[in-house]
Amino acid sequence: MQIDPSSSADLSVQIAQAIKDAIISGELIVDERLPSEAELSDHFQVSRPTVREALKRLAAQSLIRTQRGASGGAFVNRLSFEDAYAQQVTTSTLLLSMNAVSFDTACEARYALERACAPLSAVRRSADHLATMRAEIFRQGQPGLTDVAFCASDVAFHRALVDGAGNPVLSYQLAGAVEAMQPLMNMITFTARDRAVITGLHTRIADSIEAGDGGAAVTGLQDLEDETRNLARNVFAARAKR
Amino acid sequence: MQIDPSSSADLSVQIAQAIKDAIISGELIVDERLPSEAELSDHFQVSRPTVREALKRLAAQSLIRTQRGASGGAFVNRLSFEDAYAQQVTTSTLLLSMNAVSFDTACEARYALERACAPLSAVRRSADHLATMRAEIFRQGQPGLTDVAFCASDVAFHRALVDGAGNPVLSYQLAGAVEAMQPLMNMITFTARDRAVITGLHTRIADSIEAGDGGAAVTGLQDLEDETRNLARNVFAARAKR
DNA sequence: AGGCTTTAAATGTCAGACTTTTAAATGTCA
DNA sequence: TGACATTTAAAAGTCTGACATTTAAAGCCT
Repeated sequence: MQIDPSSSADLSVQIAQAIKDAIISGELIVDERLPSEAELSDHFQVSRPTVREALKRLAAQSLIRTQRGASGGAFVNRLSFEDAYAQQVTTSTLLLSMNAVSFDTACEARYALERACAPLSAVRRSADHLATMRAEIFRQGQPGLTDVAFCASDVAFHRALVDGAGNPVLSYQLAGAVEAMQPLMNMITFTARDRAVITGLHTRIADSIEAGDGGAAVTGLQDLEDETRNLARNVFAARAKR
Repeated sequence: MQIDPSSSADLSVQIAQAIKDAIISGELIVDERLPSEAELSDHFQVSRPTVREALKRLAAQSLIRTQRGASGGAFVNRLSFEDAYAQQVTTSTLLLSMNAVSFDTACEARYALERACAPLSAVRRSADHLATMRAEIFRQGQPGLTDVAFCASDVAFHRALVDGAGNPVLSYQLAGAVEAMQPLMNMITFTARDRAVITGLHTRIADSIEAGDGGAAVTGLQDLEDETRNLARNVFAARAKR
């Protein structure tokens, strides 16, 4: 672990990078304890606050965790799927909101990715995944449900569909695409008729998954995408006229 | 922007969260300048180093950027697709390496997602994307290419395929899946025959994309996935026997 | 042996000073 | 008047040294 004294970059950036490289290269392994802040400041010939800033940068990325007290310190963190999932959702949400990504673009991406999961989910889904899908469909039919709650249930339904594929990497990758859409979806107001159509498509998809028919699930998702985009188009058109 | 004095969490974590919330909620908008470190430390009633640690946490997530000098300070950063892309690749790479994700799992996820892009790419790809794919195929046929270079070219080929879909959200989401596979792919040694088979499949896929035949591209990708997984299985089996 | 107390190591926080960078204000000269 | 050089001040970056808090382990007592 070395830094380049001739570099013009901030010291805390350089130190963070050096430690990060050490982790990626395997020089530091999971759960290994890093040298104490005092030792690091000595090693890199910088002050402790500078080292601390570097460590905070890494902590923000869940690359390390810190523990206080005797035999405490900074430890290389095993990046869990949950951590990665959370980061993915935050990043995707900000990306969509800050770059004025159109509803169509986000929607297209989301459904394209979901269709990739459907065939796997049709073969592998557990009874539990299917039960979750059915339960969310039931909830979506309840009267008095707010639009926000309807969207949340929609996300839960699709989450179960994706998780049914039994591939944690896929689930993680899809997290952003599905959850980041929620703020966009929340801009839509659903009439009772809209909800009935969507719930009907959800039922069709769930039936296909239950029957192990991936192809049918894919076409169901395609129809759902068309329906969703139509809905959004109408809502936005009506809003623009007003 | 307020913090809870009764909370037991580290102050720098609380402050970072408060600012992050302000950004997500839109209270702070893109390119807006945050108060100076001195003002923030005054506002939150903490010392400047503590404020700085909070800011470094946010900078590590590309939520803010800092500028030195007069009229400098911390500014809300527009999270670009490039930033998000880079974060995505790092996270995915670490996730795969730290959690001992099997080659099969990662490979399945990657190709499932790529197949989702193929139909869109067949319709929308520009001449430029197609040219890149052809160029990478040519490179892959060059004798004397190292395995690492071959893998890098493979990634570039698939990157062009994905980008051809013309959906930046999709490209961003796929970045992790495709690039994070590279370290795993690098563990494989490719015989001349292996390379010929892969390059042949690449050609088939490029032809399908050029012809606008998404279905053929999907089956091409399916065959490529099968081929890749076979290859990996053999390599790992041979290695285990040794 | 078991539980309590002490201790020391480590992170968390603070205060204040100094350095470096940078843009804007100011001044100077043609 | 305008272009260029100089000064100035604001802000982040860095350093030093100190104190507070947490926590595990060592030591002690019963």
